[in-house]
Amino acid sequence: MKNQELSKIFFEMADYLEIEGVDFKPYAYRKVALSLDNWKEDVGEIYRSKGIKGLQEIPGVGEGIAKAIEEYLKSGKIKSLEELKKKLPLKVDELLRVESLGPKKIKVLYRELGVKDLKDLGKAAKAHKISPLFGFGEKTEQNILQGLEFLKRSKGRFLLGDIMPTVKIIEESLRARKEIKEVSVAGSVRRQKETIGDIDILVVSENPKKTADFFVSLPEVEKIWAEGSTKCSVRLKAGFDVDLRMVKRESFGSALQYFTGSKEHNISTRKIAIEKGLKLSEYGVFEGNPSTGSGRARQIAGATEEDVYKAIGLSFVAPEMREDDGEIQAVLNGSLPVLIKQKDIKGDLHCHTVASDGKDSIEEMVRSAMDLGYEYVGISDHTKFLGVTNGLDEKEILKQHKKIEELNAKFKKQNLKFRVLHGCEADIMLDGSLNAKDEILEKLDYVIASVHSGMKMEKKKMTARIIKAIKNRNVDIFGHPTGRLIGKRDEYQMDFDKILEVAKENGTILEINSSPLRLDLNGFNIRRAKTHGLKMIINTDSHNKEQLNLMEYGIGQAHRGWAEKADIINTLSVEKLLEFFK
DNA sequence: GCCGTTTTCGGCCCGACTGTTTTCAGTCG
Repeated sequence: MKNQELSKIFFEMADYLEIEGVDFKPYAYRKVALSLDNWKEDVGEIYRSKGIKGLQEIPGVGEGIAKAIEEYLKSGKIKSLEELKKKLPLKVDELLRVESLGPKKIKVLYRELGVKDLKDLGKAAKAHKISPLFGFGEKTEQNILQGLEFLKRSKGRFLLGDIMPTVKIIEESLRARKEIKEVSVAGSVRRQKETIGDIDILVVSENPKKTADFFVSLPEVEKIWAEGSTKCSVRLKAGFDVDLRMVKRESFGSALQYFTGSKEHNISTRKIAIEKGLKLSEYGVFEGNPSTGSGRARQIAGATEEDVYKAIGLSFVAPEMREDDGEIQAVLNGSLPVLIKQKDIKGDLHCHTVASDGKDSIEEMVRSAMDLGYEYVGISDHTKFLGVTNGLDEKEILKQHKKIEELNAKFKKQNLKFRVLHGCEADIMLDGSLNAKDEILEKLDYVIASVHSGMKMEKKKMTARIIKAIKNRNVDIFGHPTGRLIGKRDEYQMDFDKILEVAKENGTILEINSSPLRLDLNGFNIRRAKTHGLKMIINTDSHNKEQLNLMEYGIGQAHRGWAEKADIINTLSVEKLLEFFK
């Protein structure tokens, strides 16, 4: 699939052209880069079957870019990019990641000091060669050094699951204040992106000074970057930055819409406003344009997000869907999905116990599941083959089975409407067989099959291996299907579309694993699976009772993947669920 | 370079802040 390669190339082109001072073309290249990144058909395939004309059907691809794609497919290179690189032999993408550096400054640094990459930049800054440059100064030099340090320390992004607990604590402390009337987290956290750069929190305060003082003195705060009556910026001890923004009540909705993003979604909504003769900014929706002499702009919406969307002729779009990836089109043609809600979830079927690598007993897991208001919980410890892992062998599974039967009998006697289901997480071996015998698997309520070894297998072999496993009639759920670990390990090499097809034929359910390290399937793949007509299940893969709470992250991805209640099977009652597995 | 319910030319989101200037360009979100 050349789509991602080409996407990267066009982003690079945009960066170089911006440094060259070219107007508007960077915008066009970025647009097509985003478009290609999300395009599901392989560009190479499109070109082979439909040629240049076919390429131009992709949004953002016109004559010029279609030719560039053709050139890349044929030669593996794009001449104009090679020329740009020759002219400016810079590591543009890495330099642009430094806070306070943009294309113009990068160009000056290269021309005057020969700075080509982060290493050169660090040397130049430490030697104080940057501050004397025209347009630069002491402060800029310091900012560059700080930016470099931040990049080194954090690589710029944090896992959603790592920052969420702290964000919630801060949100709650703000919510408890009397002078604060509204509180909401915005930004990529609100959109449930799997990694986060920094945090934006919006409030409406009747006493901004008091709120600011309170915020910067929170125990979580390590360092104060700025304190004012509209914005406070701090670095938390946990390592990431939080901006608190204080906005007027009448602008809270538009500010929330603006700060939630994504940038691309905002650009689209603002364009729609313009088409209707309106102006949308973080202050509200306005009609009348002072510059054309028709008097003062009049605010017609802004207090709530609902009003803002309504004023520009749209309806409310869930934050997780605001990626400018068809959501506005969906609003306009009335096909916006009704997203699954957390309270639709009736149980969690991926739970480990002390029997394999978990920390808590079945009883403890069950108790926590009951506390969450679930109607059932599924115990799914690892299985084992030849005693290699710490999984359960045949005898141990049967023993566990008996224990679960007893528990269910006890609940029935107590008139408790709660069911413990017995499943397992079987390993998909290198040849696609499972590490547990079919006679055992048959006895269980359900079986999750997952890959835990041989993850670097070559694409064809891996595809065949997985297909063999999901064709096993005892397999109900394909666990953490792509195997990626965010920021650490890529997805398995596999023909995922083919696997989705086979899963559809065999009624295999795909897991949405809620572990913040995995989020697998992620939003993008959830949408892909949904398009294939597949059913999914949101599980936590809990290894202790606290982890049952991770469900919210799976829900977040489900929202990003436009999943509805009907797409997710652990919204079913236990009777319907078991029927489904059968 | 792309695009069109103000269409085949003339636009391309919007506002604030920062650090550098002495009125503003560059950067950010």
